[in-house]
Amino acid sequence: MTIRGKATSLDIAHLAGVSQPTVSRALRGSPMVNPDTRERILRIARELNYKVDKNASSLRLRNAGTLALLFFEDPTNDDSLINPFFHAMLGSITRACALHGYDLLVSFQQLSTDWQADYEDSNKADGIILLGYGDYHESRERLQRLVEQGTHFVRWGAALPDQPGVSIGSDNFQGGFDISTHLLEQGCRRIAFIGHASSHYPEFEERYRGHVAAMAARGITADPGLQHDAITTEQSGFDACQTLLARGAPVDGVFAASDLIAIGAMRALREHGLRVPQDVALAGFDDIPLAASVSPPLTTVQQDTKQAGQLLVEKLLALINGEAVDGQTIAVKQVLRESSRRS
Amino acid sequence: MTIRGKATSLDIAHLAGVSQPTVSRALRGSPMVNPDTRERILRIARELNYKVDKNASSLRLRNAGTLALLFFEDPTNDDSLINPFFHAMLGSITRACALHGYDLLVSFQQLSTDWQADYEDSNKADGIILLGYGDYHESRERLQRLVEQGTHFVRWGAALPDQPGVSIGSDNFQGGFDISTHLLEQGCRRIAFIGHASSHYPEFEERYRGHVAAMAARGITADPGLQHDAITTEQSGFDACQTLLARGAPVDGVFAASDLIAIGAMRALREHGLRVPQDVALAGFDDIPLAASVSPPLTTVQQDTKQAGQLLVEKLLALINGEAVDGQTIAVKQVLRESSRRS
DNA sequence: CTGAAAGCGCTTACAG
DNA sequence: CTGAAAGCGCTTACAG
Repeated sequence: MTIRGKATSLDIAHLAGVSQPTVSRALRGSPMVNPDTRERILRIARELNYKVDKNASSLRLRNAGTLALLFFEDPTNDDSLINPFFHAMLGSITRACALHGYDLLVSFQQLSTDWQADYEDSNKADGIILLGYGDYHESRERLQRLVEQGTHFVRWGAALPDQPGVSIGSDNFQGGFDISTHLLEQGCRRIAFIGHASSHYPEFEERYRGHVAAMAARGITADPGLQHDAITTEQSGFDACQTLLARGAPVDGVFAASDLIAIGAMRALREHGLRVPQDVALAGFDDIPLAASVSPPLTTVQQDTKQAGQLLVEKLLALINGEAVDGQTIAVKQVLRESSRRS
Repeated sequence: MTIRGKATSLDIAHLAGVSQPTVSRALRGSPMVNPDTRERILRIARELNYKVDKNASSLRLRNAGTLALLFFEDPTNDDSLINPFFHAMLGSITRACALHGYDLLVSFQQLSTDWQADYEDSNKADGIILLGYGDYHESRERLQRLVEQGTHFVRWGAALPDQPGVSIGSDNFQGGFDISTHLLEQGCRRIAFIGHASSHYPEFEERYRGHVAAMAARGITADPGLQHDAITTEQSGFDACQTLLARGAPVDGVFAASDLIAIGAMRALREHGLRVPQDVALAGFDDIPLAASVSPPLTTVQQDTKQAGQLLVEKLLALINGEAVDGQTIAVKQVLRESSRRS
C-alpha cells in the first residue's frame, strides 16, 4: 500500500486477485458477485481506505451526485447580515442532501451579478437550489433564463402563478392571517405592518394580504398608512417603526414581516417609551432562535425549515430524474409568546 | 446545437473545423493556438454555452478544484443554534474560494460521528477546512487521524503548540486582555467571566487567561468563583449569569466569552433588576451583527472574519500545493459600545 | 501552430 | 459469477 497517492480499484483488484470490473461491481453492491469475493474486496478496500473516485464515477455515470445551493444576496446587504432563517435553511438543505447521498456546493452571489455563474454551477452540479432575498422582479428574468437553459432548479419563495420554474414556500398568506387574527383577539385595532408589501417582495406581500384579510374578516379596513416598507434587518425594522411612531399615528399592535424586523421594532417601541405587550402587542415571522430569547419573548409564525429543506432537495432530485414537478406551499405554525399577550 | 445534452469540446471542434485538442488548448488559454482559431473557438463555445466538464477535467488533471468545508456541531446543539459568527465565516470562506476559482462543498457533522465522512470529503475535494465548536479533546484525535491520512486540511481555532495540523485563529488572549483592561478602566473590580475556561475549549480558555492577566496587571487576583461555564448560546449565557447572580456574589462587570453569551447575560442581569452599564458593565466577543443592535449596544471584540476566511483558504491551497505552512494568529479589534460605558 | 495518441479511474453492456 | 472491451470528456506530452 502506497501512502501517497490514493488507492484505485485496480490496486484492489491486484490484491484481491480479481479483475478491476469485479471490484467495481462488488463496491457498488451488484448481486452478481460471489459473496466470498465481495467480502475479500470490501475488506481490502477498507484496509486501503479506498474511496471511489467521484470524478471518474460521475464522468462515467453522467451525473455528478452534487447539488448546488446558490444564495442570492441583496446588494444592499453587507456580508454578515444574513437572516438566521436562511441559516436554518442551509442546515436543513445540507442534511437533506446528505440523506440522499448528494454533495452540496454552496455559493453566494449578488442579485445583480451576471448569471454566467449559474451556468457554471449547472455544469458542476446536477441541479440548483436558489435561496435568498432581494427584489423579485430582478431575479425573475434570471429564473426565466435558467428555464430556457433547461437547467434543473428549484427555488425557495412564494409559489405564485406564472412563475418560471418550481417554487416552494411557506403559506405566507395564512401565516399573516393567523397572526393578525391573534392580534385582533388580543384587542388590537390599530395594527401596523412593517415590511415591504409589493410584488417586488412576494412573500412579504402575501403576509400583508393575510393581514388585510384578517382585518376585513372583522369588518376592519386596514389603514394603508400603517404599512411601512422594510427589508429583513434589525436596523431596517428599527428605522421603519421609528418613522411610523414619529408620525404620531396611534398604534396598538405591530405585525413585523420578519423576526429581525420585529426585534428592530421592539427597540424602537422601547425607545419611544411604549411597553410590549401592554401598550403595543408585537409579532414577527420566521421563528428564528433569537425570537424565544428576546424580552419579552416574541410571538411569531414558524416556518418549517426542516420540511422546506427536504422538499427543495427531493423536488429537485425528481426534476433531475425527469419527473414532472409542481411547486408546493408549506403549512406554517403560530407560536404565541409574551410579546403579544395582553389578556 | 442540441438543446438537450450538453455540448462537448468535440462538438465545438466539429463546428470550428479543428481537432478536439485544439479546442481544449484554446479554452485553457494556451499560447500555442492561432489567434484567429482561438477567437472562432471561443465564439462558438459562447454560442453553445459550453462549459468544460469538471469531472473529466479533474479526472485528467488529478485535482478537483474543490475545497470542502466541514462544519462540526456540538451534539448538544440543535440545528438552528449556529453562532452567527460562523455564518460570517462561511460567507468569507465562500468568497475566498470563489476568488481562487475553487468550489466549496459544505457539510455539517456531529462531533461524535465517525470520521469516515472526512475521508469521503477528502476524496471529493482537494482539501478540507474544519470549522465548528465542541470539546477540543474530542476533535483532537480526529485531527490526528487526518494528519496520518495525509489529508490536506486547515482548521479555525486556537493556534496552540503541539496541535495536529494547521490552525488559524484570533488572538484570543489579547482580546480578553484588552476587554478586561477596558472594564477595569471603567471602574469595574468584580468582573465575572462567563464561558468555559478549560483546555476543552481552548479559545475561551485563552480569552479567560487574557482576562486574568489584565487583572493581574492591575494587581488584582481574579476570583475563580466569578468564572462560570457556558457554551455559545444565548440560553447558556442566561443560565450561567442567572446562577452566578443567584449565588449573591457582587459583580460590577461581566466579560462574556461570546456575544451570544453576553446577550443571554444581559437578559439575566435585567431580570435581576441590574442596569447595564450603570450597575454592571458588560462585554462580549465576536462582534456579531446583533451586537450593535441590542440595547444597550454591546461592547465586544471583533474577530476579522474576512481575513480569517482568506487565510484559511490560502493556507489550505498552499498545503495542497505542497508548501510548508504554519498556523497563524489574527489580530482582533476592540469595539466599545454603550454596554460598558460608565464614565 | 496543430493533430493523433494515450490515459485519468470508473461503469456497464457483452461474452463467456 | 467473472473478464475483456469500450467509453465518459478532457489534457498533455509527442510528433510533425
